[in-house]
Amino acid sequence: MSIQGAETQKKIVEISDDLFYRQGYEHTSFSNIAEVVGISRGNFYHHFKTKTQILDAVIEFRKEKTQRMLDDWESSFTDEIQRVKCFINILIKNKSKIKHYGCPVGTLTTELQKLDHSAHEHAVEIFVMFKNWLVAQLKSAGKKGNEAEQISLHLLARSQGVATVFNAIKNERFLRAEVDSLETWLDEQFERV
Amino acid sequence: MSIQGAETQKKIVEISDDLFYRQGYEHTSFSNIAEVVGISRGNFYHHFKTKTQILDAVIEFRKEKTQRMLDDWESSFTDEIQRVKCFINILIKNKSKIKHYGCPVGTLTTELQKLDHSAHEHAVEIFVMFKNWLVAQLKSAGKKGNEAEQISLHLLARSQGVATVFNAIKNERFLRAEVDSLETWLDEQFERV
DNA sequence: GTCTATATAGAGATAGAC
DNA sequence: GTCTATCTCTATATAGAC
Repeated sequence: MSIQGAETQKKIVEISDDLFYRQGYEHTSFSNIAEVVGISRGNFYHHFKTKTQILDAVIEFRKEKTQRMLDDWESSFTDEIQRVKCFINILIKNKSKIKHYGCPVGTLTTELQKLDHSAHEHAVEIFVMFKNWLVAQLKSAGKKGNEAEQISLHLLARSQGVATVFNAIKNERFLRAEVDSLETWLDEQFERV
Repeated sequence: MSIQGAETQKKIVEISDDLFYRQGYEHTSFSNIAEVVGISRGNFYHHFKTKTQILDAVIEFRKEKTQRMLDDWESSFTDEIQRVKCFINILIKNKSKIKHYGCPVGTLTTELQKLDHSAHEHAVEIFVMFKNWLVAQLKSAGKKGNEAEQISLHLLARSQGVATVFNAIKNERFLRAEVDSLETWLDEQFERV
């Protein structure tokens, strides 16, 4: 495969990633993607044979992006609690996207599950990546395995819930209050020892 | 409209309600609904002219069901905190449905928003019904307006988050732990006075 | 590697007989 | 009020020229 081919392929994945997020997977058509990429529908099939193949590539792309983000948080702070607060603060950082399109991780897994799509488990892996990273940080900060797991799942759920409700009601004061409350809650988990 | 006609119409709405929940709105076709109802696609259009009309009828149906549930909680308990705990415990009561299909309120609003569907705001009204009911209970239990609002949105978000994460990772211990933690948190909001 | 043309299936929606 | 037949559009996917 030539360099240009690889670039087109990458472009297809990046644009599909964005469109799947904003419009949903099923609602996004090949024509839709082809139009934005600037290629014909026919050419499209030279790069990906099925829509599921694009979806899998998008999920892999998201996993790579997630890993880079987690690595970035780790290199930015030595304090594990600060690192975990980076996770909490995605809600603020991605505020306007979440307001319009929700959380990319939660909305994709939910959609694929309703479609009974084979890629559902693949999408759940992104959830698990976040969870495992959070568990690692909490263990490193002194928490036992069980507690680290419980706190991590709690953080994931809180984050998902805030994203869903914010997406529905668009109340920014609610978002701020929940993020503050989450940070305070996290601090409390280490004060009580 | 004859009695039989009204019954068919009701049947269409109830079956669509279920299918939209389990498969998603867009993923559910007329043929799909007609097949389960046991009528032909053509007959279908005698009752509903567009898919959006069915969706609106389903949302109204869900609003009515929700109102009946809220009324039921109110008549079952005089203590407002017990009533609010009924809300928290839907997570347990609807455990297996949530495990497979997520929260019907959250997943529908999320989907409609991605489809940029005109019925999105209609669907958000169900969220608002829950919120207003929770606010009323909390005010009745002595909370000021602002705090009642904040606690209600927090409960909604927690509930949504648990549903989304449970749907993705299917961990029942997580679900139980979160429901317990939510109940404890609610009690604490009234102990601290 | 890109294109046009086309196959095939299913969607939402309509017309009109009974 | 229910049916069959049909229209139109768009979807995924393929074939083959350049």
